[in-house]
Amino acid sequence: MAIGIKITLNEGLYLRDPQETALGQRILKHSILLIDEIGFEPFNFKKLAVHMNSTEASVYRYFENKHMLLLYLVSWYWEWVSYLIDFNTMNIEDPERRLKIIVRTLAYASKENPAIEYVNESILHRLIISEGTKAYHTKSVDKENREGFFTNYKKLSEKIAEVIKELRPEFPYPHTLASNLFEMANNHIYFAQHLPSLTDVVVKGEDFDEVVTMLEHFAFSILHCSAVKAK
Amino acid sequence: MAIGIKITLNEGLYLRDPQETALGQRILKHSILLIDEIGFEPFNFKKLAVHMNSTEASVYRYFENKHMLLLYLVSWYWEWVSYLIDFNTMNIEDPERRLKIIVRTLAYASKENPAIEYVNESILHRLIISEGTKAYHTKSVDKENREGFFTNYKKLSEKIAEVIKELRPEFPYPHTLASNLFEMANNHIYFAQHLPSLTDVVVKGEDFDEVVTMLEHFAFSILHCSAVKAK
DNA sequence: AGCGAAATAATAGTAATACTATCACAAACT
DNA sequence: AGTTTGTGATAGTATTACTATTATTTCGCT
Repeated sequence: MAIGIKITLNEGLYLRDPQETALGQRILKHSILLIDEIGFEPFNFKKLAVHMNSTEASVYRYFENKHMLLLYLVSWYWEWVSYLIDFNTMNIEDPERRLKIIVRTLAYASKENPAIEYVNESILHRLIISEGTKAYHTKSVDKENREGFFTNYKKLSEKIAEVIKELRPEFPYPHTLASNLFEMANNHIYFAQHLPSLTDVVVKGEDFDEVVTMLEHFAFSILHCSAVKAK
Repeated sequence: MAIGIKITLNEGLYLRDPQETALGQRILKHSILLIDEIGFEPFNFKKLAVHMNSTEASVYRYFENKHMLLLYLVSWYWEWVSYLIDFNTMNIEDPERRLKIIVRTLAYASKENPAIEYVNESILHRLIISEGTKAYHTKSVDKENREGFFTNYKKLSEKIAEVIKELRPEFPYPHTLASNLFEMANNHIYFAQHLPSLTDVVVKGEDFDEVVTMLEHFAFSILHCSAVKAK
């Protein structure tokens, strides 16, 4: 059990480091709860302040605006998943087993070791599934990318891609498959819950086993048969 | 060349049918241009009215709010791609060739037959890539789904899934693969343009051939080797 | 225990946003 | 010619996205 780990994030994401102070930690905690509850568009710093019994001005001292707060939460999640993958694949040599553990971690990030009191990983996972991609689908993506705000996603993707390369060095799309496994995990949980005709997997409550099976099927079909060229 | 086709969409998407009037068509045209230019979050009906030389109140007579307008545009796109797939696969029997045509259509929807003067399909495609998923990542998704606002996506997904089923009747994930091909096409064009380390494909300008090759590789690897179970 | 610095709370204010309402006018239909 | 319908013009309101100022509390240090 990893108690007291600190997730290290790009300093440009925040004005004052929220992990350093009690108020900052309350901002993280309550923003996760409130965005999950009402959705990102209706969410604002006034509502957050009321929810956490503080003031709007105080929240603005930590984050420039709600977009930066979302980017912070998403980065936190990317880094958290990276940490979980390291932790769960430690001492495992076989890249096939490692990839299976990775896939399971992507689907079940929420159920792991809640190590940090001010972040409810289960709710954060739900939030990432619903709102995560809004963090990089903006007009400012290139500028923010230059400032390193997506480093955590890139590192996570690279970590997965390394295992794929180890498994199949000649596979031409390791990064594509890596990011797609992450996106697919989130997408198909969402589809199963809200637009079930867009998927074949069924999730009941917190049981994402069918998502894991499906991701494994996709990943290993592609990797084991990548030599088969279409036509 | 299909001149004057009319895209049929759920009536709940709009207050007044924008395809029916000159003003409505100008709303569609200018909203595509303006959202593409400034992004969806900063976009609003006041700016649209100025851009198209009309008034805010007039725009509000056509759409309840900007979310519904986005949903309309996205639905239009889904329907447009469905139409293109029908058109392009007409008289083609071989399901493998059909799937290849579908994949190419997903990546190159923009370059096809611009049949409707008030919709710039190329710009709309770019808009869908950047903003498309915001149409269903909202708290109102279940309610809107019940009202049939995502029917066009479901129909498109089902159309692709049918071809997959024909090709491999025993494949357990036809809808998953179908929606994933659509999402992947958009995602990896976006990644190639903005976050290239999350993909392996390269796009230069309007040349999405590498995306097509990648999607074919994924689709046919999975379908040709779906019997290979991991472990 | 007492002082200064820093963080937070309280309050207020501004510009922009997301609408709604009203009325006037023009075209189009009857 | 009169009525309906669509659009434009204008105005107004509540909420949002901030910024600024001052008061109060907490914290670190001697």
